[in-house]
Amino acid sequence: MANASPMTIGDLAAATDTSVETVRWYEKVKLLPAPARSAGNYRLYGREHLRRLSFIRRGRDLGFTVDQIRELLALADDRDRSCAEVDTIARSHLAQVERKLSDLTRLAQELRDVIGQCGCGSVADCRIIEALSPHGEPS
Amino acid sequence: MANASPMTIGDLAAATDTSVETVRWYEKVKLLPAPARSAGNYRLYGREHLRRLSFIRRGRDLGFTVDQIRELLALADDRDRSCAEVDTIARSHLAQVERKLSDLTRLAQELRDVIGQCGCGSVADCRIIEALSPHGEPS
DNA sequence: TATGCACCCTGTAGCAACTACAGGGTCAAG
DNA sequence: CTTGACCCTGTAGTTGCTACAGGGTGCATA
Repeated sequence: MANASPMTIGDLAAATDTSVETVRWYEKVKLLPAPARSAGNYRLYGREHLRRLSFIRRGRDLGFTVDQIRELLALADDRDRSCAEVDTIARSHLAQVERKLSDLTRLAQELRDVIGQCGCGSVADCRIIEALSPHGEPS
Repeated sequence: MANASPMTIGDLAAATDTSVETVRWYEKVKLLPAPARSAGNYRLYGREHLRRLSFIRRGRDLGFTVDQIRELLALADDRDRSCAEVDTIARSHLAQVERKLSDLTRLAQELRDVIGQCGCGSVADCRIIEALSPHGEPS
């Protein structure tokens, strides 16, 4: 723990598996506070920035939108507040994910059906094209 | 079948469950050919446009990208060609869908785990926030 | 000391696939 | 002849970045 650490943007990016451009973009959209600057105008980050960016990245990995993460960060900063709002955000996100999951499941099955019918003859009697065409209409 | 039909853009949009703006956008990106115009400069569509737009919408519903649909349309127009290319596009799309499906399945489970731990006390000991935070670090 | 190279800066444009105006014109009904 | 629903073009916004262009900085090496 000898890490007194002003990190450059490249260090921070590497530490969080983020691209430098993305870090700058998080600053622009105010997910990440603007850090101090060096004499040569380089951004200098500390442990708190690292913590916050890690939070953001983990949230993104879990599929939260940037707006949801903004809310979560605001809630996390207000430690006396009830956790219920956090729970609400997470649950509504889960509901969305589950909706998308069931859509994709149906979709995959439809695709498998369509593909299964392909005898790979000529396009003229391709079942896939036919399945995409308005139902039953020829040429 | 008394439908000799020049449709307006609104009719076409309604018939395919598409927004008028989207129809115009498909024209701009050359998925849909520019139709004839009325005296008052209104777009006039016929049965072929309806057929093509239905194809496009069905493809989009099945999650094909606009580029993939463009390819599929080109293949469908060339009826002597082998159906193998169509099959390839569909299979690679299915593979993508299945990849996304497994990602989302994992994601949903992680979210359920995180949410399950929430006792809904104060944020200070919120498990959800903790799960998002860099591992094990307090405040 | 020069010079190369990796890194940093700002700002803008692009991606997918639309959506949402603003600021007009057209057309049929009443 | 006016109202209202529709249509036109063109541009900007959405999400979450990514990819430059055209510079400046900082450190090591010759």
